[in-house]
Amino acid sequence: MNRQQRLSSILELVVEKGSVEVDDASRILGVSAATIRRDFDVLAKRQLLTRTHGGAVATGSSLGLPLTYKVAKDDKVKQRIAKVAAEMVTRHQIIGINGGTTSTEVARALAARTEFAPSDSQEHSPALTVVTNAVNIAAELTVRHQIKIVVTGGVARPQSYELTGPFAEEVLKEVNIDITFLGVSAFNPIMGAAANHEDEAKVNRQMVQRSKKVVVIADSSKFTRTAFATICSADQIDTIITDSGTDEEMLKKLRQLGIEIIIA
Amino acid sequence: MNRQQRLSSILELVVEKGSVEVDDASRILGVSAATIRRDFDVLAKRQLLTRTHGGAVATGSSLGLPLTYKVAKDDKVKQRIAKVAAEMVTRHQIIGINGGTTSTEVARALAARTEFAPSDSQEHSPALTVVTNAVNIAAELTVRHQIKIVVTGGVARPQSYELTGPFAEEVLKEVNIDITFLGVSAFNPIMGAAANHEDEAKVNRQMVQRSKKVVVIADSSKFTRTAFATICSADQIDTIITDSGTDEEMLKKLRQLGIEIIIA
DNA sequence: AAGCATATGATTGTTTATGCTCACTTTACT
DNA sequence: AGTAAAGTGAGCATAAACAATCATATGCTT
Repeated sequence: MNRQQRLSSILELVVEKGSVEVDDASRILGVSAATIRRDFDVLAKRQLLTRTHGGAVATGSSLGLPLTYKVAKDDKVKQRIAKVAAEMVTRHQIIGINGGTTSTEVARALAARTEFAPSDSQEHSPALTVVTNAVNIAAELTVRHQIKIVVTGGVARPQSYELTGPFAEEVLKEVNIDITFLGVSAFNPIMGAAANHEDEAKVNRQMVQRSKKVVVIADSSKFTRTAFATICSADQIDTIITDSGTDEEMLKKLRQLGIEIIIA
Repeated sequence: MNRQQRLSSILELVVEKGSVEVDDASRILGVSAATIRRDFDVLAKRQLLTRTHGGAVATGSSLGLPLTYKVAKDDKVKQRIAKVAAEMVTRHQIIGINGGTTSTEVARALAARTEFAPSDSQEHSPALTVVTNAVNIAAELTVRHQIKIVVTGGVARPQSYELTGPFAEEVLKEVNIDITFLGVSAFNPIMGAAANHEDEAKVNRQMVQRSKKVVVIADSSKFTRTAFATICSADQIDTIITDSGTDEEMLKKLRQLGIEIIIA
């Protein structure tokens, strides 16, 4: 266990429980209290937590986006969600996909759909058209000949690989999408779907507007989180695909808004 | 086990487990700790992992891409050409890059320019702006925070990863490029620069027109080949970077056209 | 085949991370 | 308020990791 991992673990602890004691952290992580204090200090300096006597508490920024520290471990959950999403798609549809880890899994699941594989009879129209503003998704899918990839232009954001800005918006004005699979940073009935950055939110919003049907793909953690920039209100969402970890109360509220809920 | 394989293996380890110790990597790969440290350093410079004392941890960006994009193939000739090309670039310039293997090497060489690495002083303007219609290049460079990536929209072509079509052309109308590095399928004094597909040729042509200076990057085999679609005539090219395998007669003709020839 | 560039491993002095002690401060309890 | 207990920061010692350097080996170019 090196320092970075320890810092990451401390952040997880503090975000999950709201606060941590020096002693507890010391015991859990197997290092001396002095080391924990030093760790707290560096995280406090980065404003990722606030020191207290005997421990540390979470700050607003630590709840928002500890992306560098986050380890991708919900893979299984996301893959199941993605598989269900991919099964909603039928031949010749136009599919919109934005950026993010869940969206990337949907793209992979789409590519794995064997029905879309090239057939002997040389078809002229592609089996599927995917419109995306995520360059990593575009790069991955480009090798599949049976899928036509349309990329919005724009400026690439390092964290999410999403293209944003006026170029992306211009392109999106000119396309018509059957289903958009929308990955979000946070979702709840009041604020709707939200992303971490206003530029991303804007492009995603436009993708939603150009789409006949919008499917939000979100593991259960997204419903207890908040994010800076709203993409669209909850009533613009047709369907949500999530996992079984979501609170029943939340699901009820969402259903009351007329949203179809699918548990993957 | 050569270096490239080792770098690739290290990335696999770090992506799978989230972090690796120098000692473990040294034992697993059967090389000295000094070598592992050097390997970590080059991967850290590419921002594919983050160094820690005693090891390295995965960065957010190392999680997204399949390994084939991360591990550079070993084409010595193209790499030398690319290195010379990258050295023509100065800070804050706007660089255009089209698709293809040579172009991809130029992008990698640009990313390796240490002068562009992020400095302590938080600069607001990016060290470099890269405009490209190749999604693989965009995906690779997106992780480098010091480079601003502008992607033309368009439809992706499987063979070259290039985006083509009206969306790409609309975006290119609105940008101004200092230097375009133009990878070609074939080049000679009579037909000029040529690509394998008319759509690619059209987009590349537009990139040339939006650019103050155009540098063709072409290994010597390109001068004895032909290709279907012309991008532009030879007199629109300012400079050609090639290897020493090119026929003297050909070089003479090119120089007569006022083209600067650089042998990498 | 000679020569040059690159890759690797070993060595050495330097830096960093960690745990421990101790003098001091904050908190909690009577 | 006064006192005990817990927490803290500073300094110090140790072991691990590191960067720099050099020597050797490997491989590519001419």
